[in-house]
Amino acid sequence: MPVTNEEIAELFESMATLLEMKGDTVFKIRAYQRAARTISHLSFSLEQAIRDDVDLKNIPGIGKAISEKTQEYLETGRVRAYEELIGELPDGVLTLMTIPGIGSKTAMLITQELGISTVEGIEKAIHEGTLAALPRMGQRTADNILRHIQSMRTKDGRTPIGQALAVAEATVSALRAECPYVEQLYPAGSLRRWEETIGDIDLVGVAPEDLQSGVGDVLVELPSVQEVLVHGPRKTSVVLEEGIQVDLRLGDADAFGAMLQYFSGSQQHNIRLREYANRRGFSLNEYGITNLASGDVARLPDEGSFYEYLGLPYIAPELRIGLNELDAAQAGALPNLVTEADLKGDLHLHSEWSDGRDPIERMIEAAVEQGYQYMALTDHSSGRGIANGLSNERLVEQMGILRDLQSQYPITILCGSEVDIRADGTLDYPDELLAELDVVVASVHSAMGQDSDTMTQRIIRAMEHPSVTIIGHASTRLLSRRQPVQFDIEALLRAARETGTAMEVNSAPERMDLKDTHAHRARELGVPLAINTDSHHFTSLGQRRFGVAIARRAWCESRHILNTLPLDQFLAYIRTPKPHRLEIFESRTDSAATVTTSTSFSNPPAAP
DNA sequence: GCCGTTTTCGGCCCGACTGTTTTCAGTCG
Repeated sequence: MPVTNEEIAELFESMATLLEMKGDTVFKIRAYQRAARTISHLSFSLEQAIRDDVDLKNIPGIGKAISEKTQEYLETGRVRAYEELIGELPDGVLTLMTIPGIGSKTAMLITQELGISTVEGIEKAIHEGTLAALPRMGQRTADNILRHIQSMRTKDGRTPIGQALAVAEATVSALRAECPYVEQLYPAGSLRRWEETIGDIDLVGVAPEDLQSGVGDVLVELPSVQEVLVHGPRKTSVVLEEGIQVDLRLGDADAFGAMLQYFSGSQQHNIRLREYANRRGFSLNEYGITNLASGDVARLPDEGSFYEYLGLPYIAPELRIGLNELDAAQAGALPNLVTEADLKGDLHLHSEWSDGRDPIERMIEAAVEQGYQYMALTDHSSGRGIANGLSNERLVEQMGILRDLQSQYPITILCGSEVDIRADGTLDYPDELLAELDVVVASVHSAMGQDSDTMTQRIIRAMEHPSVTIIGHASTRLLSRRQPVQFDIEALLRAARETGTAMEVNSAPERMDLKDTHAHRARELGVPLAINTDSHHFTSLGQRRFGVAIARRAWCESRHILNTLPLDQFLAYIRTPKPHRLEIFESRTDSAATVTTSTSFSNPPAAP
């Protein structure tokens, strides 16, 4: 089994926790945490990098010690230092740390004084009163821990962004209705950075100083609130019925830039930014930028002026990982990120002919409403019996209808199909039929349990087909519902490049597929990315914002995206045989090919 | 443990809130 970056990141995250237990220096703990978070955001696999003789010490935050431990883990499957730490500490400390409200000190106290190593053991100790009797504990603390344990059981982990965004927007509307004096109210945090899953919803807003705490008072009274975690003058945290935590902060209009920046994170980005600021004689917090020499505080109304004050260009929230975006910003090398407005077409749409819910005409109208120059209708192929896939005859009939409809609409209608990649890598229509289509999206919908080698070869075989334009939602994952299929992403992307096949960034918020790190690698390898919505309903075309967010997190500019090509060049692309069509993609002559300087300095972004 | 446009040694981000405390430790983000 290949070793994933996530696995290595978890190891170092655990090491940080164990060092914290041991009472080791916070800087060492932070070094492991930083390394773990960096590793989880890398676009390439560490295992592959070691095979390619890459020096891991070139990765920011990874030095000699962590590089050696990574190699040790890849070679032997274990890390001695980790095992020694585990051996030194009481059983169960890592388990107890997963309970909110229990940190390293409390976990150590509980395991040492009470010999408890399980969540169930803690519950028992709370009911028996032994937990509350510990030093610096008490009945209220014990009750809070019990509540946290109960809410852990009703909700597991993070919320997919689509769901979290809907909850955030509903909460913002409810607060606005009750507090008309709130001027700006935005989701910050991981939602604003468009991470695929959201830990909790951070809301940041502007209100007159004497009314700021009142917004928190309104929040705790909302009917959707299940539990109040924190309710102070500046900060309020609640848990909603959905099990999602909402943190609310209000600030002054003239210092809103600092507040929005502070609560947009990521934590690693902010740590790096504050280190950068310290080296230049400034200290940062949510209220402004303090000049350490004079003590003067600059209050900055928006993020653009905040970064500018530090001598940096605006760094888009999607880039604030804490990896290398600060270096790029200082070097003037930040990408001019792709935007929704750059998209010229949608290449993956379904109608009621297969498993969509709307007539073809409604889907065409929706594409026109997006301002597109072209669209491809891509209903399912015949193998998708469950999705009412089109037989050969129905596909021919549909093509005829689409050509007849063309004259009625101010958009180029392309004949397409989302054709099944069968278990052996063959496609679900005969070659002659596929050759008649303008756009073929080839996707896996079955036999998802194949081993990595089989699945990789299966998809590569589909890429080698001359008619396949795009590989659709390659991993087939459904966030928090279905795990991705196993494949070698590096091999897939290299094959995509060699065959001249584009990879889809599927915008459906439950898919977000490719994911950001894979899209990042695709861009690095020169693989065209197609941002599609896979809409099964006319209202879903707006979900492109999720796909655009993935592309932005992957540092994509307009020129990296296939469906930002203007119509004439897109037609030339699909009419040129693979793999030579890549030459058209790379020599594009539209304005997207020339990098313009970002002007998005002053305006606060639209939510999130 | 990592790192350098003052440094290869001596630094390392910052504040809110809670609960248990008579002044603050622990946790979180």
